[in-house]
Amino acid sequence: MELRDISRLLYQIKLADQRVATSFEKETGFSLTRYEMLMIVHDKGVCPQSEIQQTMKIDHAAITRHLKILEEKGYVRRERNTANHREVFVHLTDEAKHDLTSCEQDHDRSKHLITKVLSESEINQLSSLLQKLNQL
Amino acid sequence: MELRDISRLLYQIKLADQRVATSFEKETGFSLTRYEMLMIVHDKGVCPQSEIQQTMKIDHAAITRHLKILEEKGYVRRERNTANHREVFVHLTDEAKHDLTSCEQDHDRSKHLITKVLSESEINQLSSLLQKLNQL
DNA sequence: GTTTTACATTTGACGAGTCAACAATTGACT
DNA sequence: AGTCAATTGTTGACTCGTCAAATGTAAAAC
Repeated sequence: MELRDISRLLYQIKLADQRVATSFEKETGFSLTRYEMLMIVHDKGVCPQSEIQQTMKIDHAAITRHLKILEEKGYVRRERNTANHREVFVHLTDEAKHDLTSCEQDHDRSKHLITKVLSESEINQLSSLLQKLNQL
Repeated sequence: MELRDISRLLYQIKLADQRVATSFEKETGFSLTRYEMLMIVHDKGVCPQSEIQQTMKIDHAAITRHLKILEEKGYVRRERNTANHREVFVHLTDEAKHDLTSCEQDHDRSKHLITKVLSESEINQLSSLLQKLNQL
């Protein structure tokens, strides 16, 4: 395995990431990262930013900035934890819940692009390979 | 296939990209994109920027800026094509060739991180899956 | 032989991530 | 108490990508 081959492979990952993220955004109207963020908050109900950060494995600073934007759009509300003023609790607004479910429904009708190039089993393969990569 | 699952998968790709790109840079001292760029110029010998752009599938502007940096580092030289003054021809300097080969040799001794988490056949699987994704 | 039109590159403004420095708060140790 | 360290979040400076507008050149149309 030459360095050249590795570089080609990793560059393919980069390209795939870019394509896939922009096509997700076009289809759903949500940026991939912010959609993921909203869904995490949705699943956890109410949680401090640090928990989102650990789950998403993204920089603190990025979290702060995305949440600021989501707050401006009226998708989340943030309040200091009264029991620990260092923490900021985040939770979804009703508007967010509404928009997210309607987005899901829209999506059910028009299958996502990815299913046009990958079969179910290929998707599972890809997922498990990525999981291994993310152990690095 | 729910939208939620798709978002998780695509986010995994994003994370993998980030990890892998930074670890490549740490190991080799070259940014992944610029390494790829140098290797492409190496393979083609001398070529206009537009050719690099098509091969790498990256924005024109990014090409210009990377090449400016590589030029400052003394890794490439750029000259207008005298037969077509719109084009800029790019070619590697000897310094670049030297540094690249010594980088390859360093790498041969210490196997790349990726080979620690993926087998040869898994790498091939991954590559072909990504190829399909990049057809989007 | 001008005048469009197309092409190659550059530049500026922006989005999304990183890291590092900072502030505020909490908790622990004497 | 009172200091010192760790935690949480914010901000600023930077990188790397995008898009869109601007520049300069070549080719095509009339």
